[in-house]
Amino acid sequence: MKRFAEDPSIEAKRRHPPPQTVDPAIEALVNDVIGQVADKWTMLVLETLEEGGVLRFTEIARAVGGISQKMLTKTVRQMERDGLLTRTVHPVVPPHVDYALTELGRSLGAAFCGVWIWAEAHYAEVESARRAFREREAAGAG
Amino acid sequence: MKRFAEDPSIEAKRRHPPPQTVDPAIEALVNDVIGQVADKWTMLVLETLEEGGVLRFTEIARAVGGISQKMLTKTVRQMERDGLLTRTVHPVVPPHVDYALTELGRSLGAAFCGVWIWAEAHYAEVESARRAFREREAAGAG
DNA sequence: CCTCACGCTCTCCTTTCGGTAACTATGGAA
DNA sequence: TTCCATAGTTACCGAAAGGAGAGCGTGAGG
Repeated sequence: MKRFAEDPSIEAKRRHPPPQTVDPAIEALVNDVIGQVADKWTMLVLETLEEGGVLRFTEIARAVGGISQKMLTKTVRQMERDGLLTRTVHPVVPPHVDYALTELGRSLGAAFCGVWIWAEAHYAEVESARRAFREREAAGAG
Repeated sequence: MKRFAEDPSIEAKRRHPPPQTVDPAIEALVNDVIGQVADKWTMLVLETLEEGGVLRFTEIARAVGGISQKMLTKTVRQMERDGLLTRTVHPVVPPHVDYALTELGRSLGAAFCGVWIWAEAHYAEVESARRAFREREAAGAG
């Protein structure tokens, strides 16, 4: 691997010391958790369960919209693994499985709340920024 | 496509009406923005710039850790396009480019703050949930 | 002359994402 | 008997993510 962080010479010639407030090992773990949790489908399922309460597989699918069975299965399995939700199988026929957020999942939902609010408040700005960028690009190319 | 949301019969047999508080078109746009912005590298770069101020390419790379040049280039370009940061090229040799968050970027950083705090507070819980899940899996298989 | 620095870009490669379709089990309905 | 419903699993496929490593341009330092 030729990653930047692995070149000690760069580290050595920092002119100002890095403001290390947290343990780098902890930070790596946090970054890892962020990476796993900052997933589109995870966020969408999380929000769906937050506002829908206990839901079945197809109910989540319908509410999220545009997700395939495969990805929904994978997403809820991962969330179950991470302790964000519980999966309850009722041994009846036809199968009945329902999903509910755990306390951990609800707390993550609350944490993501700010991002939802941001997105609702600023999506128009993002779109206009993209238009402006495209125009600058076109002007630069032409 | 065989997505759940496209089957009207499922829609028809909902026993309780969906609590439609927002325009579905707006919601789709918001989901789109969420999808673009809820990216691992975007979040990491955002946090780096938030606490580092104006930084150069390699400084971001070093601070983020584990990102390849390719992905960093792509991530900052996308963030520039979305109006989250500004990219300033100084025409000197060797090249000098620096990156700074815009107001929009800072506001997104603030919104993500809750997620960072959550991750720092709960990463241990996530890890223990994973261990427990693996054990349950192993017990189920054995 | 050679080398290094920086911020890329490019190619090559593997892994993951994600969709489609077919299949599973099973009790009840037609 | 055949079909249906649910919650998947599996196989197959193309697209995209993402890493490795090389190269580029050019001025300063050796």
